[in-house]
Amino acid sequence: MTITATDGDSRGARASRAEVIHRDIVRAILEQRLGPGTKLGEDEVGAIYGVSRTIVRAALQSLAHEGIVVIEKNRGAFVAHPTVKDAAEVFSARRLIEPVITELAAANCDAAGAKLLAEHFAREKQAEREGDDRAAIRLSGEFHLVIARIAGQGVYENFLRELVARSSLIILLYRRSRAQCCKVDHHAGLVEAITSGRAEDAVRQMTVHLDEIEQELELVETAMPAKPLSELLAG
Amino acid sequence: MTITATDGDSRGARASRAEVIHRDIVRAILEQRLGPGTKLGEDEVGAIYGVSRTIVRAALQSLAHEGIVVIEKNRGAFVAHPTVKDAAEVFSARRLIEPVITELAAANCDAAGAKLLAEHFAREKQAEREGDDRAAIRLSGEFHLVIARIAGQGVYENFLRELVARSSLIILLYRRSRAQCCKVDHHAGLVEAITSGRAEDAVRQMTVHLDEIEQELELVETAMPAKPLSELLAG
DNA sequence: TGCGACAACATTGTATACAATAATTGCCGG
DNA sequence: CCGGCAATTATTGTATACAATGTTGTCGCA
Repeated sequence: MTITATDGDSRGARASRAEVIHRDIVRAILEQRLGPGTKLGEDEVGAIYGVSRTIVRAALQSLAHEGIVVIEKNRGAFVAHPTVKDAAEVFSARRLIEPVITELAAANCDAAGAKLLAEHFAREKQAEREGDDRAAIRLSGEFHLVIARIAGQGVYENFLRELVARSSLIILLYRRSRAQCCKVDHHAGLVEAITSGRAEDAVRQMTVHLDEIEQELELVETAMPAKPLSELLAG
Repeated sequence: MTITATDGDSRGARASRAEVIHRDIVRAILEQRLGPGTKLGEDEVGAIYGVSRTIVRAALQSLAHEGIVVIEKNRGAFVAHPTVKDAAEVFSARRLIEPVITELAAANCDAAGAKLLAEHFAREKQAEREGDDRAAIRLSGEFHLVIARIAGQGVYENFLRELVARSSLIILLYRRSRAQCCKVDHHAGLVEAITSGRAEDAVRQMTVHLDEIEQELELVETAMPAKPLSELLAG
């Protein structure tokens, strides 16, 4: 199974069990352990967490609402399979929203924010150093969310959360090469610019960063499988 | 009861019962029949539609996910009560997204789109002419969604759907006067510009339009009730 | 009279049972 | 040997039962 249950509620803000499942599935997608088309059976997921289908359904419906999962009536929930058009829309939205977020983050960045960003970036570097590709790719996605958090704009942050998760699926489907997509060196410059409050510089770097990510993609409809099975057999 | 069940599935795209409830509640909010803080009891809503709490819960969770409803653990679901900060964020997001949507709509507007827009606008005018304030205010909100639909960008459309619904609550809470907010004459110009493909003009009008809506607001924290009760007693 | 504890009630949270639908398998005829 | 049909199986959709929690009203006491 590619969903691993995290330890859960060690810290204060007690998340409900449905939220834990939601978070774990998003995490699995960000780490590219769960790919497009993967079936998420209710009993199957419920068994992992020891909860009833009621809870699982709540989590899956929430994921579906974010476009990360698709629910087909009477057939079940599957990890979404973004189309080329979806990909274009998602990146268009990111190019629109992220510069604004970045500017606000640079303007708003206090000591706490700087610490948050620095610590996250340290984890990114560490994951890369240790060769933990899964964590590295997830953290590089979450980096953008940390910026949104610092910007202190809940609405944008929620929008971006959805966009980042979908980006992960898009990258998995449409990337040209195996090259790591969200390069850490870009992030280093962003950390520097944001914590220094150089808004204009930060915005420019973010724009470049997003452009480079998108240029790593080849947005042509692939005959890629809804189910992972056929993909394995094709080779 | 301020939620009125619509006839439901007369047309093809069979919506699930949870979706019907979701739509009706959003509609009630857009028509300002449901105000901030109103309790949405599960049994209560279920009784209206003749469905079990299971269905109602799905609808409420979906609404909560959009920030239109707040679910307090073990206490129930309430129509959201946006703060001043929420309001600022929502309108900031609209000022960012809607010009883009408008530009795309003007660029993309074919005969079908023009028809959609014209028909919607006709309904708006009719509601106003007939003095049906509720329908008028709802249609003026939905007008923006029609533009998003024409733009053909699902991602933006979904974002905007959320923003428009929340705007309705914000306007209810923070408007200066009783004046109608989304003036139809603005919409007339937008229809004209979009269907003519005058993108630049349309964008400019939309920007002005949004600014005027926001200027009708007085964004100071009111001691307005979570529950509508205290509001009645205050007078 | 005012306050606090306790009990009765109402509402939500979760699990489970049953119904409905789709997928699978096996069978039969061509 | 293949294709279509039917029975079986698995999975989801919905309702309901029970547990947990919050709320409200009442009673006793200071």
